[in-house]
Amino acid sequence: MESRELQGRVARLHYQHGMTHQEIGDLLGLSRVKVTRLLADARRSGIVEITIHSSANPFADLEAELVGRFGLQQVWIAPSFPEERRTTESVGMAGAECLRALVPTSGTVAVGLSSSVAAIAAHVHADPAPDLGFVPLAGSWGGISRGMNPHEVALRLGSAFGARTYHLPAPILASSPDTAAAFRSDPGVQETMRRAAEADLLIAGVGGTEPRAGLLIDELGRSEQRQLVAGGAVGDISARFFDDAGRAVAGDVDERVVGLSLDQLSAIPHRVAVSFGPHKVRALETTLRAGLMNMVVTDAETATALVATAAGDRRPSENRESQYRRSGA
Amino acid sequence: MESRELQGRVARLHYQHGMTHQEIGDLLGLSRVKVTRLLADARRSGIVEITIHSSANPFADLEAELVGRFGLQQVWIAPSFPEERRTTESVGMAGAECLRALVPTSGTVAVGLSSSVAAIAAHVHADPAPDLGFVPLAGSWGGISRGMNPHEVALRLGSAFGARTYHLPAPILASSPDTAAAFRSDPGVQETMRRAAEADLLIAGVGGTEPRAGLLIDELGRSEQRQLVAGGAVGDISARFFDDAGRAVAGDVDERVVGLSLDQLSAIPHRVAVSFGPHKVRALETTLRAGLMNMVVTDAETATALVATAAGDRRPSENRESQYRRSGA
DNA sequence: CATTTACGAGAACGGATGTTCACCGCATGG
DNA sequence: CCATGCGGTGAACATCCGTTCTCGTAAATG
Repeated sequence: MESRELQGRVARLHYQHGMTHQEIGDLLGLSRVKVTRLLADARRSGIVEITIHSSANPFADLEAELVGRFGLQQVWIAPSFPEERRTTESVGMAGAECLRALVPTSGTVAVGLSSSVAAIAAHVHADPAPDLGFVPLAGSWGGISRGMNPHEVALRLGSAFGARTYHLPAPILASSPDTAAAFRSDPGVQETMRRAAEADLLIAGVGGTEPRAGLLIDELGRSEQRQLVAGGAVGDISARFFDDAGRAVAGDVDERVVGLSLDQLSAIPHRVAVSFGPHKVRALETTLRAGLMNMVVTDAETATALVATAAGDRRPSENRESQYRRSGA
Repeated sequence: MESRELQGRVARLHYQHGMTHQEIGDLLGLSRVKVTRLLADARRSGIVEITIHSSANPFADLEAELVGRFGLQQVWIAPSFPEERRTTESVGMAGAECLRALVPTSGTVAVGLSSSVAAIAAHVHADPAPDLGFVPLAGSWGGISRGMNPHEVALRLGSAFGARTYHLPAPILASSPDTAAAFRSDPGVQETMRRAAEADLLIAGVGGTEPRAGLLIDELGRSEQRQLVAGGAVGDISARFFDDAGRAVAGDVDERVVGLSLDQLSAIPHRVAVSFGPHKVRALETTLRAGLMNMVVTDAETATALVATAAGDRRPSENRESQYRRSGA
């Protein structure tokens, strides 16, 4: 776009010389609102980059506590907001930071189903890494809501990193165990799943089994939900449901999934759970306690709740939640 | 200071996560004003760095025009403001950018008398360059107003660049020609002046001969001023006055100066004039036309005026000034 | 040609930010 | 012991900024 030039000029006048939007508008013959928009675009597109030369971390203490309680490798915590949308954005940023730290220049990253993981792509600003690949770790053709299926997420992350993306041409949940088996026997599917199983890094969401606790659970029918809960399911990672001990929940749903099994997932060395919200706490807690995942990206409230449940075993009455929940207006 | 940590945390919450000052205050138990101040400090101290990834330059056309009209090597232009203080800051920033581009990693930079040059130091953020040296090109003990004498300016620039600074232990203007000669015979003075004469880069202000047109002119007595003007003086560079053709103005004042001569100055390969304001236009114009300096840092209004005077020779009636003067409230 | 739709622009509003001012606690010195 | 001043604090005010809403234009469509 020809406005790149203009964005740069406006950005210099504002951020370097401290001119107000109005002043810049007067100087360049633009309306103030136009200048505001140019600046917003310049920030979004990365023309304006704000770097913080400090290792300070607002949630260092919480992160350390989570690492300690669950024996994790690393934890990223974003602030919580009253509006879920803002929290999603912040968790997405934290996830982008996590990827910046963990993603190698070559190798494979497996990507699981998650609305939170989907929020990451928008915040990635990385140099192209042509030797890197993103692989969905479960099928994509399911009825999952707009743009949130593993394939699309992998695609967006891949393009954000300038990396290759692989496709798993199958529904995440087939209509029957037989259909699922048929898909699994497809050479393309097998190839992608093998690639996913050999990934260095896994990044996925964690869903719960209560209504509205995940993308997947709401897609299932009543009877399927009942069956899962009866089997002890407390959550899922990319459609693989697990019980309170982190063991796979066998049954119809599990047989219909086209994607890596829990055992396969767990064999990936670096496994990041990206998830937040009160509905997710139980599933997340199980995931971490059982070692299904060994890193987390979440928000401060969820982190506090996780610490509280873990502390519950040892220090039942302590509740530090209020420290990280912002007071209302 | 221990608040570095806090500045970093606050900066992250604001610039990365988009939290409001109020929200950050609530979260960390600080007042909103305190957060505002922490952020301002973080920006000033360079913890927060805003980079603009664009070669766009708001005044590219004006700069090109000046380069062409006067045959200069390079020009830096800052925006003009109704308040002189803001313009000074902006010109200081432009000067810092100029130095970032021109200062070598080793060698010597000669520093002349100038309030504008003094404004540069605050905006320099450079890696330490221990093999670099800053040398005042004229004496420092004069009655020049607070902190604006060459030595102090060289000192501040030197510390901003993490470089060495040299001292010229003499007044910029001695009380008599004989005293000046005595100072010049001092070995320390000779050593520093020799070093200055061999500099790679010169950065200095340009003063005028009207009242309030420079730091120096107002320090001189009435009779001295009259004598200078009678000799045809239109401006000075670090106390060396020159006439309309750029030739040194001989006389009492010139003999009392302890510092490099105009010929010596002109032998330095890279010579940057830092100066702005309507009072300075004539002196600047002469400086550039005569080739005393071959680069300029100034503001948009002054630049426009310079272009207009140069254009006057060829295109008498054109006046583009309004294009760069901001409309009032 | 008339209608619809999409897009971009600026007016207006409400919240966010930066600055000024009065105050307070603490140190220094009479 | 009280004056004096200095560094730091939050309240209040004055801009400044971002968003929403409405309007007008232009392209696409019937």
